[in-house]
Amino acid sequence: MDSDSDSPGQGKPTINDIARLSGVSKKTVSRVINRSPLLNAETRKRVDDIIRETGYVPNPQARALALRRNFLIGLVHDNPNAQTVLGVQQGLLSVLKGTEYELIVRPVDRGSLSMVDDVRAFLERQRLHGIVLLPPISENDDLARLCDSLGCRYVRMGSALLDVDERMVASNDREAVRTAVAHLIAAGHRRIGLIEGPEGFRSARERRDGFGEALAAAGLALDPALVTRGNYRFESGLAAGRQLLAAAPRPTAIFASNDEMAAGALHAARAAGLDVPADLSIIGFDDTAIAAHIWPPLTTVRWPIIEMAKAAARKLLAGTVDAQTNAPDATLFLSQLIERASVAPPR
Amino acid sequence: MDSDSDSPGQGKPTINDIARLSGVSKKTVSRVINRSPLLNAETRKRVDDIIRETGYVPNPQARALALRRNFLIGLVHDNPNAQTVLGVQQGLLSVLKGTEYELIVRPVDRGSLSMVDDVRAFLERQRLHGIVLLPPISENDDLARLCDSLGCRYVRMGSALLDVDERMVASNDREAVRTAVAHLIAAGHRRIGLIEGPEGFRSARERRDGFGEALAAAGLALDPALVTRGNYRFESGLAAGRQLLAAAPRPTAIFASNDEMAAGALHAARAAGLDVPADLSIIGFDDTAIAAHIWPPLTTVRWPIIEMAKAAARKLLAGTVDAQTNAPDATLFLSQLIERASVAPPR
DNA sequence: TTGTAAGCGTTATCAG
DNA sequence: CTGATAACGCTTACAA
Repeated sequence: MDSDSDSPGQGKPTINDIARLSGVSKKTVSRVINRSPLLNAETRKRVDDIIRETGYVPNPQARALALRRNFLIGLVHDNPNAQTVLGVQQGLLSVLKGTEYELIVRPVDRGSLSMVDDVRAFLERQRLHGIVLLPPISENDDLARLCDSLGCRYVRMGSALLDVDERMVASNDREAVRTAVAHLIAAGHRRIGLIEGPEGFRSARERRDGFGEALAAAGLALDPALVTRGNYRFESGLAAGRQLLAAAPRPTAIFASNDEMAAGALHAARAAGLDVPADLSIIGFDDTAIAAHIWPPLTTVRWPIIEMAKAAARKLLAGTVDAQTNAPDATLFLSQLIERASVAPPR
Repeated sequence: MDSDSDSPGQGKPTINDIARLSGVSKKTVSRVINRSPLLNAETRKRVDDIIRETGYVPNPQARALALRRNFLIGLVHDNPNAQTVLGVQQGLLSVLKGTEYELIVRPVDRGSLSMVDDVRAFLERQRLHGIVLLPPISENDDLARLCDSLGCRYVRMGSALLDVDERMVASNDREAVRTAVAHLIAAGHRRIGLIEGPEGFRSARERRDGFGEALAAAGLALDPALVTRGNYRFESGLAAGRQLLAAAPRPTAIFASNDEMAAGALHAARAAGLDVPADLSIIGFDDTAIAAHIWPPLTTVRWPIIEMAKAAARKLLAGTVDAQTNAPDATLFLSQLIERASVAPPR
């Protein structure tokens, strides 16, 4: 008995039902589904109509098996900032919505020696259509090569151009920080503390470099006593803030490499009885939710995270039936300073 | 030519390779993979050894097709609180890690009339192993019935017992709020404002009821002028805070139904030149990141969101090869008051 | 431009 | 307890 001669009407329609109903072979139906160019317009219409009537939807599992490729987009990351991850998810999902692709989330441990192997196992098993890599692991070239060798598309998000346009979405952190710190200098600050991001993060380096460039441009020396390092988390910002405020003379302003650490520094200031911004100006980076929600509202640098994630998703979908446009997406995205209430002239 | 006689050694090993190498049929290998109880121990060991040697991993796509069921857990939600969603993801992923299951994230629009149909289409297409439903849509019984009719397992997370144990993970919001507000009363507050959550949220109702019960238990009347409603977002908390502070006489304390709104109320107080907690005490709910990061650190109610998500994931995995234990997971989780610095006696 | 046959890698059925 | 054979629903050769 032929496996294709299933009785119709029960359960969801399959490609066989459509083929029978429209009087063509299932391969032809397959061609319609996949927008094959070599198809008689009439045939296509006939099949398309039946598909619409029946509400037929191709079975993704069967397609995945035959194509050796799943209709899934992976978000693989080891990002310490929850808000960032969430923003990226939001952007990706907004593009994936309405397509046949779904989002699968895969955190990894960048500290682990087996990280690359873990990702390899994941990719080999799931055969995703493509993945989005978040910083800091997006900076790992081994991972990019791995994807390549496995035939898995990828887009890296990062704070510098690390790859070709089709595989990269970047922000200009360095320039953005330069602007932010120049803003502090313009307000009259001369002793400005820096809370760096963790070692090994490209974004940390870019932001630190931007800080240095701004000082240099103003002819200011970088005082080593005013430079501390955090790990992008609140607690580290708190510790770094305490340390900076212990310097003599005290800095009149602090640039923290992300908002969470800025919030930590703000806590340190409050705990020390200091008023922000009267006694201490603070600028953060990211413009995550917390920036606007703490008091005083934090002046910070906003990078268009959701837009960047959307671009990443579109790049992954480029060339597929679900591509929403033919125009290539931007690769470099500009950040901007969001002025709120945490900056004032030094007294 | 038999499709099973592929030449070995190229590409990833398949079930056929394992069958050939261990001298059994592929069905037997399948039985080993699926922990079939009716298997000769020797046979099993032999096959298991080969599997380990070759590093064979069953192909999820093929399994999905044959089983008509994917090895995926879905997180379907329309939750307005980013931190909550993230916490849930974290909990789910920590349980899924090391299993053969992956997490797929699916936001839906609870306002849309087609919401249930959208979820139906999603479930029919993806054939997930199971899904986790977050509030407020977890309160929707139609959705639960839908899952049932589609043979998709589910676990609902919520603030009240809405389903049987195997399908429910709940917190005791009402009691927790009662405790929190009693704490305010014990500190000497008599005029306490309430910022309710949005209509239609069970959690909003539970928390409001807990508030009312605490007042009643202390013999205090509920002044309608001291009750406002927000939508669980910061801005709504800001507006609600302004409104409450305009009441005469002013409340000396506010309970906000979540942290974001509490942060908004805090902003309103600062903007009005009030000191927190000296002039106004505030308690929030959730203990999301912002609670500890704003100034003053917010006294709030912590519900064990990550633990609850873990329990949800384990309930979904119960009975599978990946079940990590036989003991059933708890259904009701207790919240606790986290005392920080936003509460003081009224002056 | 369309159809036929043979997979994709697994599990279910049912007989031994 | 084990194995042959037929699905699962789709796509890729290769013909026609």
